[in-house]
Amino acid sequence: MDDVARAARVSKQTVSAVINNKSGISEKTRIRVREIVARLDYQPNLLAGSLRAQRSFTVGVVIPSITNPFYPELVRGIEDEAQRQGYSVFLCNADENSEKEIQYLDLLRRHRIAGLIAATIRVNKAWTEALKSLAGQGVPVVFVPSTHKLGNQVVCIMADDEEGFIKATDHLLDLGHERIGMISPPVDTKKPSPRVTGFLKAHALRGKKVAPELIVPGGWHVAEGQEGAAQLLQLSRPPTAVVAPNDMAAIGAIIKIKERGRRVPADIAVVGYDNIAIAEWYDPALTTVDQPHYRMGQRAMQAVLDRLNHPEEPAEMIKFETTLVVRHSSGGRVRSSRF
Amino acid sequence: MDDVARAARVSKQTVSAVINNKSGISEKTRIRVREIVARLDYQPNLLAGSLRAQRSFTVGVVIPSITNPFYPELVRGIEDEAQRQGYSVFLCNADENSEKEIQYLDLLRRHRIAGLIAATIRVNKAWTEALKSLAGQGVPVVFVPSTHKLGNQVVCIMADDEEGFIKATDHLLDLGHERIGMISPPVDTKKPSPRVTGFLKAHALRGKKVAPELIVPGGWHVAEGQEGAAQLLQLSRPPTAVVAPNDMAAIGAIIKIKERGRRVPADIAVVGYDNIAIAEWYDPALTTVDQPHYRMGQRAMQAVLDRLNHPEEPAEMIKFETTLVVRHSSGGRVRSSRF
DNA sequence: TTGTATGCGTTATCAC
DNA sequence: GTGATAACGCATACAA
Repeated sequence: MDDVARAARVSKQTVSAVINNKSGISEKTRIRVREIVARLDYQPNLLAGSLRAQRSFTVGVVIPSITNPFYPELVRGIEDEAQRQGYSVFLCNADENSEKEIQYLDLLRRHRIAGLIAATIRVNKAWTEALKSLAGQGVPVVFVPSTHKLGNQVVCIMADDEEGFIKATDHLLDLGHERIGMISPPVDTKKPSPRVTGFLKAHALRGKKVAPELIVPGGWHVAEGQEGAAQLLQLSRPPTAVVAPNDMAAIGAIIKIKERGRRVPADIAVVGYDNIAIAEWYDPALTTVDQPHYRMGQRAMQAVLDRLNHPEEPAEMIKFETTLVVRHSSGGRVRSSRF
Repeated sequence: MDDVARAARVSKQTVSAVINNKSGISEKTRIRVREIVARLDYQPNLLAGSLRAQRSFTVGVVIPSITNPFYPELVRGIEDEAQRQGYSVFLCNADENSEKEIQYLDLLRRHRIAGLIAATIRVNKAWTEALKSLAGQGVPVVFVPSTHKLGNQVVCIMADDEEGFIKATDHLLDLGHERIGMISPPVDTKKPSPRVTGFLKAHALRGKKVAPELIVPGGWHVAEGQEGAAQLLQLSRPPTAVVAPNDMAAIGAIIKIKERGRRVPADIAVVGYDNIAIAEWYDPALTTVDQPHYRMGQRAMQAVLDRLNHPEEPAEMIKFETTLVVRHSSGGRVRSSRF
């Protein structure tokens, strides 16, 4: 900066003012300084700036997996909104490792980020505490996609999963299925997942009961979808339709069903959740429930800024609607035929 | 830090020494300080530390797309290696936008990162200059996956694409295909892609010529695979096999071929490139050429540290071998039958 | 083994 | 409008 100031025959403070578009600098000086900055290819040191100004324009984002396509799509929403607002994103991939999540949370804190958007594979004590602690220090914290509320300092953004699974299950019930299996999310010792309660509720609303053997343990990955489907297929009376906890698991289920010589959807219908990109391209194309990832990401970033500007207001909880997307894997009516 | 020092009844410098594991502190003091640090939940300010020490333990990574699964798998290799070495990763997704790439390059520079690992959709002047400029300033820069050499200050890491496409094409020739179509990568005005030259070389090595209409323009996305396949299918003599520039495009090709009522691989065989995760799960499972993403990522991070420790040595060029992975889409012999 | 002073590259608060 | 000066939180050299 000194070099620039000297070359432009002004003081450091003037250079700083020009760079930060402050008022009180003559147009002539402004232009000259900008010219020198460009010529010398001067890049201001953000570390020094943030240190002095006691604020940064970087928000931290922690996601559990960069490999599950759900998160990249969320991140795009965050990034686009961040850029629009002049912020940049420090993205951290915890690789489905709770320890790494905490490490990254600490790292971001040491980086004095302006705000945090965090997702997790498993809500545990350490993670909850870390988030609340940050929020308590006045750093805007957003939990997305949230499974539940987290005090009144942490903004929670979630899709209405229960409603989403009611839609998915209703779709299959409407198609006449009587025995529908469900592969559940990873079993949480605490309360039941809204994905499972949605599945049950859809049945209950029609006065139907779900045989307990029709709900099998699963997870978010293809392999767990395969295992879940295998378990459902070896029932004495296998279901004629399967609801998966997400699209990855749905793909696993389809693989296993085909492997066992059954057809999808002719013999067994499958419905996923999330509507990741590959859902449209898979064969059969996945019937699924769209979670508005991109918009959720955008909203998360907006929430960070909202809290930055209004730190006193209690953190809100934002719930997004989901949409059933009927394609081929459910055998339902489809909007456009492909194969 | 002052708070900690006061609570531990020592000076700031002692606290600093304890945190950075410097020698010259009594075990007793060390333990006491650590205790206070934990109790006060003190997180050192990395901005201040890096500013003072004139070096940081953060490396920047710029990728063109977070949605194309190839990059996430590369990033995992980078991250794992970084963590092992005590570094953290500032990940930036340029979203296939050349302008954003430059913006992120500048941002990382302002952040005074310890090193840079960059990928790009399109090598253009601005990008090349930005990389060289950074490298010229002594910042370790790694270009991965590289399309070509970039001066002797920038480390280049690449898979042997030409060799890879020879393998893919050989595989189809071995299966007896006489007319093989190729969907090319995005057409670069400069030199031809090694992916195309590999395709041609495989033919030439057997004394075969490729009819010009068999090479159609394409790109990295599903949609471009669909378009490419459509163009090949409407030839008066369509090919019996198709080589795609990557797995995403291969999936697009398969979708289009099925849409036109042909079967894969019975009527038309398809081979992809990259071996992204979905290749294994798609139906038909993709025959493809494995690029060792993870290892390439690891190596990239190692290269950053190598250059950090030996700035004088000229930047190396590292080429990785590829592996043909035979699955179902090519109709070749397969290792394990699934459906 | 510990304390004190200086400076890293900025921004902010003053006078001029 | 502009120029000096302090301070941000830490690491380092040096003195004690």
